[in-house]
Amino acid sequence: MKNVNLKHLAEELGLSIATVSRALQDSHEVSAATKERVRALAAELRYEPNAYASSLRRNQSKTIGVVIPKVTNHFFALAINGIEEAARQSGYHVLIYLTHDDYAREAAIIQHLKGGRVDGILLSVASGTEDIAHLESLQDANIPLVFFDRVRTEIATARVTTNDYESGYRATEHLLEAGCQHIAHLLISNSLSIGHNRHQGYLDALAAHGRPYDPDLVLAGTIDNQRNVQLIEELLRSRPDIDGIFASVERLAVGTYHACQQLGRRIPEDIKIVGFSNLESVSLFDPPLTTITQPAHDIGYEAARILLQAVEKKRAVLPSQSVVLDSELVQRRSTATE
Amino acid sequence: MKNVNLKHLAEELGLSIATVSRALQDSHEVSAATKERVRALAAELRYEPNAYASSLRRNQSKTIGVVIPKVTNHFFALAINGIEEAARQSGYHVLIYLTHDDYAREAAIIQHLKGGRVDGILLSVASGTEDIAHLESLQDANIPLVFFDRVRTEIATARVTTNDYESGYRATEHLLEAGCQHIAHLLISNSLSIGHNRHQGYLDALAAHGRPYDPDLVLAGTIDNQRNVQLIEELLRSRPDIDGIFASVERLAVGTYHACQQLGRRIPEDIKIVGFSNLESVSLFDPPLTTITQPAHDIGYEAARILLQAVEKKRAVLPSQSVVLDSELVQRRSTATE
DNA sequence: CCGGCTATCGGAAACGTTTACGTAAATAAA
DNA sequence: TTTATTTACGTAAACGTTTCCGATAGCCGG
Repeated sequence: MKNVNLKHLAEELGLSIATVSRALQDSHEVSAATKERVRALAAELRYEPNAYASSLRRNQSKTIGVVIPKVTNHFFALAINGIEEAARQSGYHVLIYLTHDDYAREAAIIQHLKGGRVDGILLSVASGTEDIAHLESLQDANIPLVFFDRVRTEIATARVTTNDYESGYRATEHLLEAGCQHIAHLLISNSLSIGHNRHQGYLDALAAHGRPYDPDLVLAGTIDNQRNVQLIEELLRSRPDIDGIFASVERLAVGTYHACQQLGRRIPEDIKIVGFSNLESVSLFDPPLTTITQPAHDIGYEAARILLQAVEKKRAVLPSQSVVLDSELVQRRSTATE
Repeated sequence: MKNVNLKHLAEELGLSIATVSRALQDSHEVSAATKERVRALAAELRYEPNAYASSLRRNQSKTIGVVIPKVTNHFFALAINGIEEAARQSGYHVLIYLTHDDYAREAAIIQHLKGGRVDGILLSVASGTEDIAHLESLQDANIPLVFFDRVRTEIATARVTTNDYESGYRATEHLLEAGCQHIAHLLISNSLSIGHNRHQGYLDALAAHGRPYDPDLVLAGTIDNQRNVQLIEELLRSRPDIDGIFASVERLAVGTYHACQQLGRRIPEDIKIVGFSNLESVSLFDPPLTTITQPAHDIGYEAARILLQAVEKKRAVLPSQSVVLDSELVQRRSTATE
């Protein structure tokens, strides 16, 4: 069975292609009776408009591109959930691209998307990204861009994040209040906005409580989780005075648990831990992990909503703005005081 | 800066559109010198072909659609990873659609995709899906379909799954060997292939070890996780003789942990648990969870590869075949014997 | 010198829509 | 009555590619 198209319907109905097209779009230029006839036949033959012909003609694809480092990070999985929800509500489709935190891949993806395959882009930048020329050129191509979670403030556009600074501050303060004297901070690339902001919160919380800042207690993680556990073990061994750890990303919190298991450190008696995480099952950890939990779904939903608004209004470059959704500190046993 | 297209390049170079197009496709019909000139200008002007014009003309979109129940299930996140990898290697794009286990949504998505937006579809069917007419009609629309994980054998096409039956058998046997006398099975919809197969493994393992089958020990979970925990609690309360639980899906394993916490049942002393799960962090659970771990990434990768092969060869309907990748039982403390 | 071949290019149709424009009839305004 | 205006439809151009036909020129064998 060949695809049924407008020409098909038009011939069958004795109408012109134009009229059929208009009827299906509920145009006021076609009589109610004709509309009904057209709709009936379209339904009967299961007519589906060719998305590409439509996109080509209208110069819009009803599709947004989502470019993220990885989908196995639960934060991004939840965010995609929110994005898909917003997109579906507006009748948009979602293309997914993974950068695997590789700059070259991110640049290639963005470059390709300038071909017009998407009407807008949601991006969480790769940790390896330094140069942002590929992002700047999006403005020229008339493709709106909205950052979420991992942003670059050099580009003037909308950004949706959580309150990274305050969360870093709160996490550190929480450890201080629990009696920790030497608090380490495990983070990913400091060039990343989230790493930087959370770290600043860590620093300011220490200062506010009159604690010295010790650069040796800051560890930048790698892509490789195995390696991270090694690095954490080394850190804990070389600095046995560490009694608190703020892991600003989920895998580093998990890595810390493993390292502590290896070294026989007890949580929370010897070391207290608070980590960013969106896994529901952290409450089943041994011990349950105190977390900074991000509103991941809402971040995705909100970012998509802002992008879609811009797309619908054909505003290629949207005003520089920051939308901040608050994370929540959920206290569990990994930071219990007794 | 307006979009640069073939016409632009052609005018600038004093060539025809046809020649420029052919040059960029490395056709043998254009001289090496001209190819070089064209490529140089294209690179300089950052020419990106319009994907929609190309798709319309060639009648292929270089895009595959992935239709899954949810992305927050870690299995699917890993599978997407594999799918994206295979797609990228072949120069394909990935559209994601979530059904949220809702039949109506699945049907609507499939119907829409028949418009030609994708060259092929990877599907893991929703638990609510009974009727499969929408899937059968895909064959008419010339769109190849490959199932992964949650399959429907009524449709003759390729299926990529894990060895659900054997895994159910192994899990149950493992509990029996650990000394469990009354083993409950928690599953999702029995109409689903995976639920059915895993359950059959459970039944056969019981029979093979001369244990009676007690229907009261089988619990079908719901979409709502809160409710599931309630149901599990009720089950454990009404049948205090239960000393082993086989959870054939991750959330039910997690739900069981929560229920046991509520009821003060000790794992593994009072109840031993084995569950399907792909979370790396189950090793941090209290106690670490014995799991059946699926090769989720490989399942996605393999399914995508099979689909892409069919797409490239323009084989709309592919031969009925089952590819089975083995899961692995990873023994941890939740089924320890002492 | 002629016919056939190859190499290299251009013209134009086609993919299926959308839409600017035109037109005929019907209706309203004068 | 005549003249606008509205209603309902058709014609055809356009979106940017790809590709089917040529067409021209050069070359070679006969």
